[in-house]
Amino acid sequence: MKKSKIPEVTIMRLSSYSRVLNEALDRGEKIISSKGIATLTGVSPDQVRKDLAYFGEFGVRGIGYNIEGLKSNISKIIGTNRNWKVAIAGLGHLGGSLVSYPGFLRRGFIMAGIFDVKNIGDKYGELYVEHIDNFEKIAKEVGFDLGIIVVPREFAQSVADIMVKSGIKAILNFAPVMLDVPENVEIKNIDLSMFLEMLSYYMALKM
Amino acid sequence: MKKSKIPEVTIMRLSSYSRVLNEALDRGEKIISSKGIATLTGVSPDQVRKDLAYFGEFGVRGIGYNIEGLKSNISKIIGTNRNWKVAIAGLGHLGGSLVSYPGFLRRGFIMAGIFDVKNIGDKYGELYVEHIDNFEKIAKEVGFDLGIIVVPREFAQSVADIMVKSGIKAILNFAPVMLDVPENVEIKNIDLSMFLEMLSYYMALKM
DNA sequence: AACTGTGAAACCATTCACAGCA
DNA sequence: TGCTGTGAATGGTTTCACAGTT
Repeated sequence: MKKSKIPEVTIMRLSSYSRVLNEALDRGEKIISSKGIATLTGVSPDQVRKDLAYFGEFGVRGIGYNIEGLKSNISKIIGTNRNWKVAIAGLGHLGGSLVSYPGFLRRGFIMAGIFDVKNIGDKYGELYVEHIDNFEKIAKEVGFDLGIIVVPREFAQSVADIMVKSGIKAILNFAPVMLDVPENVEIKNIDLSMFLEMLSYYMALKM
Repeated sequence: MKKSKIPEVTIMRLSSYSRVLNEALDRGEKIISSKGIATLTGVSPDQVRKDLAYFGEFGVRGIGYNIEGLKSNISKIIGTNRNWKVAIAGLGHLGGSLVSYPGFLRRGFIMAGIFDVKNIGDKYGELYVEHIDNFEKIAKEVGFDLGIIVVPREFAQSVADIMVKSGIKAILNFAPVMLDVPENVEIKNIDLSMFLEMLSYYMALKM
């Protein structure tokens, strides 16, 4: 498993391979081919094999991949063989919905802290909304791995600063701003309207 | 404006350039350089110029770009110089939050229909939840441009079929499945847990 | 026969370097 | 001088083609 010559898209695809492997297991299947994975995820079989080849030889020539085995290998690679503790900041509509997003828990991401500047004490599942000013203190107790920022744009940077100061090593940012974080903190920005605008572009093309 | 030699990432970046141009306008600025756009969006100045060069010559050598003008050019390109009518299917946590996602309306995407199989008649803003079985009929009246699918995985394909049959030309799909739609329908899949897993990969690397 | 793993080729995107212009 | 626009160079990703294995 090499350092970092691996394309980011490969990691994203591994995540989706992992998802379809789970589904195949649920259907009671044992073996799957690169072609099988490919049709279920919408990529080419070559791509599937190349992606996996970055990390090792998981298949058997002439046969395919053992689903259980491949699944556990991919889990090890993308780090979902353990649980990660997630802290979320911002409990507006989107933030509130992410707290209980079933896909997160199912894949090992445990909501461990929810923060805002208002509605302190409100209950979401097992969790109570805490004031963002207590983030660092609570982080010390709980040990968050990963932060999700869903606050309005103008507060996003200061929330990021608090998260970084509290030792969080990766941030998923839904606020439409570039955040300034140290090199060693991974950050991934998601701007939902960007996706709609991409579709808009293709629609406009056809008119 | 050429046909389709343009990278998808370029379109995504145009969308974010557009966002920072609006912000600069709000701050009362008139002129911006590729370097200015670059620092605000986290790409290289060369990249900015290359992206814009796909579509025309919008700048003035030695000076930079007129913000107002560039903004309106980008709007034309990505189709946000008009409004698009959006239909959303699935009013679970995530779906419900998207109905009122401020970023959508701000950028010309108008929620025009919301559908589910339960809680019919519930009110979200100005809209009432309609049964998905009435989608085609309502689509005829309203004329949806774009569909958002936020239903559980197992129902996503049939919802997509309904949308396609009703003349929708682009779909944003949050369900973690590859949907089968005709060539001429644009589809963009977003699997939120994929983003977390990407971060998980980088965290796991460092341990 | 069916399928993986992998170099080599093809393709695509980004960065460089500089000419052209205000 | 400062900045855009762009061909050329570089770097990266995907596809091809086939050797290797069961």
